[in-house]
Amino acid sequence: MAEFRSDLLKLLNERGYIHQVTDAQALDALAQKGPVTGYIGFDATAPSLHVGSLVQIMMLRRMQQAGHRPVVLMGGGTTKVGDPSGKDESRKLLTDSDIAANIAGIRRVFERFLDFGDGPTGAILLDNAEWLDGLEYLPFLREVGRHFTINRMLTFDSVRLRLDREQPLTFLEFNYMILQAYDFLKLSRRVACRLQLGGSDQWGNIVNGIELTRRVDGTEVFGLTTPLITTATGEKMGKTAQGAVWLNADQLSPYDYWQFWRNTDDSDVGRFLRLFTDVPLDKIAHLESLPGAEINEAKIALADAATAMLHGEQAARAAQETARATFEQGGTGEDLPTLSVGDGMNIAHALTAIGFTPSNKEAKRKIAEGAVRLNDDPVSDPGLIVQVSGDPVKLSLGRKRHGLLVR
RNA sequence: GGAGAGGUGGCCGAGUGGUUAAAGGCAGCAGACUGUAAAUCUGCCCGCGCAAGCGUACGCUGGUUCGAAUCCAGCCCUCUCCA
Repeated sequence: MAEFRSDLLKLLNERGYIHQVTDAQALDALAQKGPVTGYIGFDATAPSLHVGSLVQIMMLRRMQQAGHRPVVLMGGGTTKVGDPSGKDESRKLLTDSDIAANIAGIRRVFERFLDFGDGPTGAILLDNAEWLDGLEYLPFLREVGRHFTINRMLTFDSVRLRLDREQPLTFLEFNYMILQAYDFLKLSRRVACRLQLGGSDQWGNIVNGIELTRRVDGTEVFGLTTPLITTATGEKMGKTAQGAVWLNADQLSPYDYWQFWRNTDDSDVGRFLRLFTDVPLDKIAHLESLPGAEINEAKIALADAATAMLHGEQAARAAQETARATFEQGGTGEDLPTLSVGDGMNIAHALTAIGFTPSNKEAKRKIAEGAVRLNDDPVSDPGLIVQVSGDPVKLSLGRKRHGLLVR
């Protein structure tokens, strides 16, 4: 990797965001001259983003930190088409109102990470439905379509992998890359956007946008992708027992978010601290070098910083307090999930209601396995009715999941 | 439009009339060991029910049969080749 001179590329490089860059030298030079506008597109397929998108979000934040302008492009239009990258099957088509609702949910997250002020580095949020919805087919084909050869499109991974595996690829999805390329052209015109960032699976789409912009307008724009962030065990990050690690608090509590980071693999801690927090590099170097069990300090620092960034200092502190009380002192903390059992509730039903098990059946299995405890006493009777009269009762499943039962 | 192949549980994939809630693998959960880590070993892994039991499930609909993921018919979808 070459030596970078601009603050932007230096920052991205030393924190581990760079996988590929189109013309690193020229981009480096551009970033030294003044604020560069760069964007990332986000699909609106769910009402919240999850940690899988966090690297991208953080990259926009880094841009702003390095004195540049980040653009969040919501894919209100492209979501109607569906990105085939990395998927074997078309996803189901969402309705306009689904998409609008999803965008509304996602938007809130960005306000935590970016400053949407008016200055030269103030973030902007746009929706590509604005220019895609009203497209006219023939004019579009003549302006944009003529710059794409099928020959070339067939060589892109997103298409080729699907074909190689003999999986269907509809014409609708086939058009996704053209629309994304068109986004880049549009953004370069509207907000003088010169850079598109994205995950490594977006390389093909990004390159298309760069070429289109050069051919149509003669403007030089750039692309930069992040490595695919996997855990040390090779898994895509972001899945837990309960499912995806959502960023919106109403889909995943700050406490659970904190726990997610707290449970990071030893060997991932340094990398994650660099990517997902603003902790200074020298401090990270110290944290990740902690030997043996002391590495847990680094995990706590990671959980604190990541949670504070998304949910605020106070939520992070509360999560940490609860974790310490629960795990280190064997007690309980206020932030634990809480369930009211009224006059009494079957233990298995309680486990399911509080979200520890997906079904009563599973709850009973766990009881049989000896994994369930009430105030740290193992429960063996699957028909037990739990009653709470005075203090809350701690309900635990396994070593990690704890909750409070109240009346 | 024609010929061939195919559509099985979150994913991959076996199964061609009955002991099949469906082999095996992956992922996941729990137990042991630990440090709320990894690795390893063990158990679990459709739902409802305290249980007996019941309900769903092998693309869809109908049929044959005591009995069907397995056989038959029609339909839908995908892939390959041909026009």
